Amino acid sequence: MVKIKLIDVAEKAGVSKSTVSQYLNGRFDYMAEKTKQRIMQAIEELDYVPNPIARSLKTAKTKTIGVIVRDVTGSYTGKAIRGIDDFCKKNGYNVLIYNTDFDPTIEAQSLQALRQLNVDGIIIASSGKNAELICKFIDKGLPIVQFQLEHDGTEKHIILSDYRQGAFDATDYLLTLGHKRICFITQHFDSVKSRNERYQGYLQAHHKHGMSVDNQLIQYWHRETGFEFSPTELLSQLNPPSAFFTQHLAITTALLENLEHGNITIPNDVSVISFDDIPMAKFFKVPITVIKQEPYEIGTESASALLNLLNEKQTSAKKVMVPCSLIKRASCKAP
Amino acid sequence: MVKIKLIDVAEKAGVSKSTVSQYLNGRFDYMAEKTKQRIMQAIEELDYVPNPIARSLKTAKTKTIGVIVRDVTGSYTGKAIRGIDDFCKKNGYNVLIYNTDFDPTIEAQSLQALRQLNVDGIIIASSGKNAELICKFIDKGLPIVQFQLEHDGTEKHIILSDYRQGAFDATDYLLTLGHKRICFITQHFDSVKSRNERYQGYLQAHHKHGMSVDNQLIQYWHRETGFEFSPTELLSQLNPPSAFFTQHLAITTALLENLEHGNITIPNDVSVISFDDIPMAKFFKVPITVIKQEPYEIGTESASALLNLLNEKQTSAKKVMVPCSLIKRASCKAP
DNA sequence: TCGTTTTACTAAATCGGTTTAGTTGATTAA
DNA sequence: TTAATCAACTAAACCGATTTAGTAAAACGA
Repeated sequence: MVKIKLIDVAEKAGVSKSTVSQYLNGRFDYMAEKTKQRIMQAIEELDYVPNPIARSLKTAKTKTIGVIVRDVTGSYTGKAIRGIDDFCKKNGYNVLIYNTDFDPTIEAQSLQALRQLNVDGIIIASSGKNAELICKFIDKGLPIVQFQLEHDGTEKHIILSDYRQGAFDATDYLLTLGHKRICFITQHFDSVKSRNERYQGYLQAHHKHGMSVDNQLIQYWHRETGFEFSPTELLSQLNPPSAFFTQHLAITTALLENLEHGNITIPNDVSVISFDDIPMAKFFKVPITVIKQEPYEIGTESASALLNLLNEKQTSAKKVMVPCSLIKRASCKAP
Repeated sequence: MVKIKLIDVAEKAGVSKSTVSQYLNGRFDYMAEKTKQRIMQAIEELDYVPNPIARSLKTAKTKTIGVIVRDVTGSYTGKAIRGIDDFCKKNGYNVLIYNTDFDPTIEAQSLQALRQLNVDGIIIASSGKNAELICKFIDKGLPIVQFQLEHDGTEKHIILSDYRQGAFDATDYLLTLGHKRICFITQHFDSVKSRNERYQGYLQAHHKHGMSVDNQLIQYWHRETGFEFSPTELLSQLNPPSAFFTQHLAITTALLENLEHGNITIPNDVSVISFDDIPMAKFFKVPITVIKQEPYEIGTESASALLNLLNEKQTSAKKVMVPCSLIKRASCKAP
């Protein structure tokens, strides 16, 4: 199999390489109609397709973007990736995915690797631990869009759920049902603004109902070490919460396991509401009420933002917030 | 920011480009120790990284493989992709993913696209509708490994679950529990050998128990149009099955919905066993007993097979079957 | 001692495109 | 009528590596 190259097309059409190249790149400013036709026909007959690598070498554009996530396997991440990919493919870009497994060191390595591969841009759900590196790359002219997680708030381009609104809606719903003590289970805020935003939504809903928040109700969960408290025990203490509000799927899963072991029934003993929708929730013993995010849309928006940056249609800082929606299922009832 | 290139290293080290290139490619046959040291130091000091695009242009290798799947979002596919990716990254390869959404036309386009991108090889969970194209590519020297789905059996390199064993174990389990009539719900076999293999496992288990199979018990489900029969109604007819054995997650989901609407309780009214594990199954009203596959391992095996082909460590046809395992949960009981 | 190897390197071609700086002949403006 | 402009191309440099063919000096063999 001999690969057809540009020079073959040029010879067949009886023109120079340059002219074929002009044709390929749509620069018809000074091209005779019949020349255009001849080149078109030659390309057709030879079934010619330009070699993207040769093109990339000269143009220093790869038509490839990099995506850094924690784990493609996740339900949110999978859909976000799908959104990114669909949008990119539609626009002639390819996508390289790097998984960090929540490790900031791997995240840094991935950033370096992608830059060395000369990707045109990067979309990242960053840990926040590599802010300097990200800034350095942006300064060096590598466009970067973030999503899913906001940190110190200096991110220029970022797409995420309206966490505050989502948390507000969830809390408001529980308070309206009559709950007075809602346990907010989160990871430590550290510098993650998105976590704090959810907390603000939780607070605001309380304010709307003229209530203040007992700090005892803010409880923590760690990705490595699990809960810093025992949900089951909390329920048997003085002034127990009547509802749990978990801040993402991993926490929800852990909570449900914990409650099951403690023989606590939802929603009779306690109501549960979760950030993040749950796959196949409808078949659950108790289908969980959730705040659903739109990861696919967040993905397409992120890709759209990045491609705009690449084509310099947009350079000013842009933050897109995608609304969340409350999906009422059976896990919440009046206390 | 000036990108350091090979010539900068060469100048700094006081040698020619060729020598640096030899160094980079580990050809030290006739290289003085001190030259080696000088180049090493120059690379170190300049923080030089070779440009993979320039390299690819000359070597006609991209260190990139393509993966064609139906949908990354799926639970099996997501994990398989993760396995492929982990193995590839570990060996210096990047992965490009193409989703077909079960459309053979898009599958063909993806194959073409990947070839035009000069990927070194392709891993595909093929629909079977593009066998000729796949063969053409293999003949032209593009290594292709298949996984997940086997078709006419001519696939040279393929990695998949031991479907026959899995289906045998499931059926054997139900028969041992005392079930006499097990409804086997599948997609139409068409040319998909993997579906037939499951059926063979189902048959073999019956033979082991000295039983023959009533063809009425083989029922079909379509991805677009759903069931060709009504599971609920089937149960109210003469000689109803006492168990359903669904051949993948999408069928299981559809079945559970159908049974729920019909107010049929599992496992009292009917037992259910499913191919494919179910995410968060433990929280189900009735946790479903399943035949679990090992998609991550299938992914790593596929990637391993492909990289072996690329490095010509292996050329003879290779078929790897990964065992499935029965996970007993609450959805099956004696009839 | 002189020719042959071997060692340690380098010049230049190459991969397949893009891009810049011309070139040529026809048209237009003065 | 002649210089200037324009239309329609092309030659050659270039992107940043790899690779082939070749060279000079040192080592070796007879």
